[in-house]
Amino acid sequence: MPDQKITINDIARLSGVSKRTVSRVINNSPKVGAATKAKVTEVIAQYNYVPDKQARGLASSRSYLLGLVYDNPDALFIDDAQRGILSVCSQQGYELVVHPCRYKSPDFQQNVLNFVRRSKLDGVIVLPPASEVDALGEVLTEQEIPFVRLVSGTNEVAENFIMSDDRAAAAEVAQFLVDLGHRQIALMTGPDNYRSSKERQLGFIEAIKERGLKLPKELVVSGNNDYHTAIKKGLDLLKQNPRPSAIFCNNDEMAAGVLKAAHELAIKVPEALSVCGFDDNLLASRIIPELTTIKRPVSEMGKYAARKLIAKIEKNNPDAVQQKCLVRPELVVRDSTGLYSD
Amino acid sequence: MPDQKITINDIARLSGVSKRTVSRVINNSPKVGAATKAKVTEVIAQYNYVPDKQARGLASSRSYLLGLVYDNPDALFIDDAQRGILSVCSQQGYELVVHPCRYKSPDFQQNVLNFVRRSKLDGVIVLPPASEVDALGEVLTEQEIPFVRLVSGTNEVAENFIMSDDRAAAAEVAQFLVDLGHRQIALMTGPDNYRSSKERQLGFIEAIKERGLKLPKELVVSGNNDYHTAIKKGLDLLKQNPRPSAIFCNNDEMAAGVLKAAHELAIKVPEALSVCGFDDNLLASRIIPELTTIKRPVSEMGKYAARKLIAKIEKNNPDAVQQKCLVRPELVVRDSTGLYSD
DNA sequence: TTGAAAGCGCTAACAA
DNA sequence: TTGTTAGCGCTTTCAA
Repeated sequence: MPDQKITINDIARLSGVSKRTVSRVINNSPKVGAATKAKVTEVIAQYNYVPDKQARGLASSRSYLLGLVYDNPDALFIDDAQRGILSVCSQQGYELVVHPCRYKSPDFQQNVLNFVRRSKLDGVIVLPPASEVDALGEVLTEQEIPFVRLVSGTNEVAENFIMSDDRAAAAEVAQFLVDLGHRQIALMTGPDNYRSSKERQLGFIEAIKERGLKLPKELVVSGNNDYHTAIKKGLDLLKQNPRPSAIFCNNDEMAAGVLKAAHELAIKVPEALSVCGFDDNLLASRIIPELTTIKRPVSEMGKYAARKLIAKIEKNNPDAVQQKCLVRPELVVRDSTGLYSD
Repeated sequence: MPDQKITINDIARLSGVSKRTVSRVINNSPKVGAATKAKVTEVIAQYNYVPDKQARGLASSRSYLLGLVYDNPDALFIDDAQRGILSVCSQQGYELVVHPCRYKSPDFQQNVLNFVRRSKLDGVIVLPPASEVDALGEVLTEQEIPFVRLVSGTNEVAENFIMSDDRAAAAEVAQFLVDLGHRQIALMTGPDNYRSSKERQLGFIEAIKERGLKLPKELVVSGNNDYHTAIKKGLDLLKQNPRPSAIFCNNDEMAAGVLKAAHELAIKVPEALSVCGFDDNLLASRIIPELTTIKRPVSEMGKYAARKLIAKIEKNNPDAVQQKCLVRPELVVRDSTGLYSD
């Protein structure tokens, strides 16, 4: 059982140095003699001493607390990201404070600023779609609050972003469906204002056209990532004549909605219709038929974000700050897609 | 834009009182004259002053940080609980630090203790199944760390628990299935060591027997809340002759597995088989057929937990500490259950 | 490379 | 009811 009450003073006394020197050892200052350092380190270990975060924070205006800002209905995404972030945090001595919020609210930026200020957070990680609000990035930069944003894209400032190449992934879906023989391929987009929707849409459309196919207006339906809306739009789409033989949905929720619509119309999947989602949600592998979809390495992105953010905070690793972090989501083929058959 | 640097000293000076008095106002001390209090409050508001948490913490050995301890694969449950807790936290001036862990690990208690100690957390909320580890409760009590545990049960110490009457809910399922005319009703249990499994099992079996039915061994299969295992066990169960006409699963994941098994055997749900889950996961309303299940008011439980925990920490509301918090999950009838037909 | 002293912003005794 | 004086445990000037 560790003693709860030992302080830097005890360690200083016990190792026969000044408390300033102990402080240097704790903070890995290079200006400590090897012998001194060894001695102090030993005593620290022996007494299981842990520096007090509040005191450190008060003295150095740091908190060793990171904030996680999000406004995402997808609990699974958040949980994944959170776990990735935490795996890095805990080994680096940081804790994670969570903060769901409303990114569409007029006081969004102020709300996040208050959050940071309340607990003197050392920095924040922002998840999509809240991460897509550029105004927040500007405010944080202005206030010199370190931050990292997770977004869909490939060409953001390396210092502030962890990127996911959703465009390439969506292109891969297009190619996959074309290779299966589909020619009438529909797209159900996500909310217009989401970067992720735009990237996926662009990648998909581009790839379709590159392969000499067309994507007429009636095959592009605008969804909003919502299940129930997707059912309705899916029904409309599938009642068209001729109807598409494959549909790519901006997320798994909507793919589930389309599956539901197909079921209502007694259209068999994948025999008569191929459906592809995006996310690889829990849903994707539980639904019947299991969903072909795109899996983003969310937990990895969380790890990258935490590493970059900590590097920004501690300013001791410029390479990690400047390194471009771009992940490539991958296609997971399951049972909701199949060869085109007439 | 609020000024970032005003301290208690500024407020004291500006309102013409001592800093001690400002402190009293901040902490709602009763020993402040009404006029003084009004004046100070006004100045605080005017300058948008926010007391420094670290300094407060250092001086009072408090942190205004609550911890959330969990080891639960169900991200949706965690997210729900988290949102409930946060809604109370934020309005009471607390932040929430998250801590996933392994409750089966031999150093689980020590791990949680370290977590609390590292950031001087004021208290912790423990989610099931980690919350079911009594040894953790004992250690926390011993170390005088305020905590609240969320569990399935009805008769726990009110001070330390938020309870969910899973037993009654499971009994309701049994009654519901019997009322639909089912006589051969099977049960797929959860992990043996979970309180939630035990409670649900007890409630279900009791209710079945009360209605004069039997639950022979071959109709009770031991699951582990896992989807893939449930498929396998579901196949075994459904290949029996005679086979059950209804199955109650300990959670939605397993109900989804049973649905999958039924699908593989071409058994129609709900025409030839009724399936009922527990949780009301995202899954439940996305799967085809939509799942009849039990919905726990998880977010509400989170709110109760946060209120109770803060009351314990602040010791200013004994009633809230002693109040028994027992919630009753409710049956949500959807499409996976139907009248028994021969 | 090391140490002494002065705070960080707040609360907790103790007086008044 | 209010103010004065010490710290909480650490880091950061500065000097040695």
